[in-house]
Amino acid sequence: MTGVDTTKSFTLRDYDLAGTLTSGQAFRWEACNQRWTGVIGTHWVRLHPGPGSLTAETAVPVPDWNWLTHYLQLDVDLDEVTRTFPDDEPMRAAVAASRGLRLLRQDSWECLASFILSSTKQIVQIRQIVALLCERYGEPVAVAPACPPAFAFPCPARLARATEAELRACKMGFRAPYLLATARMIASGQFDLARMATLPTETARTELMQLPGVGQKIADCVLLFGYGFQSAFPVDVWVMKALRQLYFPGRRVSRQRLHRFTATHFGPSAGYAQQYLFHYMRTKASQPAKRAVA
DNA sequence: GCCCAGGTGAAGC
DNA sequence: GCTTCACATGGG
Repeated sequence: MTGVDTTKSFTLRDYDLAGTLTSGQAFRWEACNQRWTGVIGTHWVRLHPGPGSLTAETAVPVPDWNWLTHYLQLDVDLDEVTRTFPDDEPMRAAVAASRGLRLLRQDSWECLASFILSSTKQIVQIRQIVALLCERYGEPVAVAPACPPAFAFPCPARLARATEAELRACKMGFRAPYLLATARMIASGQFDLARMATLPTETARTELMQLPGVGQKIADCVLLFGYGFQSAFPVDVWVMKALRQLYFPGRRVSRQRLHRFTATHFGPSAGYAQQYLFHYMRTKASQPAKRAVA
């Protein structure tokens, strides 16, 4: 039957795949000579970016590719998004430095669990923890010939059956009881993740913060990366640094004031703007000392 | 050794 | 209300 295949090409423009997959939204993508391998739901997939195109390869034939186009948000017009950003020097610099940076739309549970594990961890370490968790508790998925085994992200019910000691053995330290308690609340039906998508942003945030280990920052990450609430604006140490250095240099401004600033200054796609600031600060910091931009 | 990492929750003012 | 601290683990 035509249309059921293991490869497909997509045309795209203004999409920095490498930057997007490594920008601290998702933690499961592996690079191997210009190609990216990952698992989306139960689909193992390998992505080959080309000029103005993207070729995707799966292990087994798939009848449709909506799971992929949705995850990568291929239908989003990036110009339309960046046009809503405030026209100020920091945003212009951040956008110029990260052409084609995108937001993914991830599974809300994987996103929630991953970010519970993210607190005061570097992205490399989050990746290690998540990899261990998937190897030990995730269902194996079919991979292309000669590829290392791959696993789905473990479902809440599976993690709910684990012990705290078992989770700590995945190197997640003090985050283990948070992840376990949250998995149990979801597996038991006490908390309904699907319902979040139907709520106003602020209500959904308040609800998510009822989960153990979830404060405002992690709730905002899940709202933005897992549900697509475009106004959610996660403020981590890097974004805080960006706000202070780029918008309030040399001034003592309270966290609360900065939060209020983020709620009004960045427009309807504030979360998207936030990702540019985050990526800008991180990539700028990893460069050899450069003269500060006025 | 030291400081820091996509923080949170509890305890102390 | 706001500030301080403990919490595991590993990178630079």
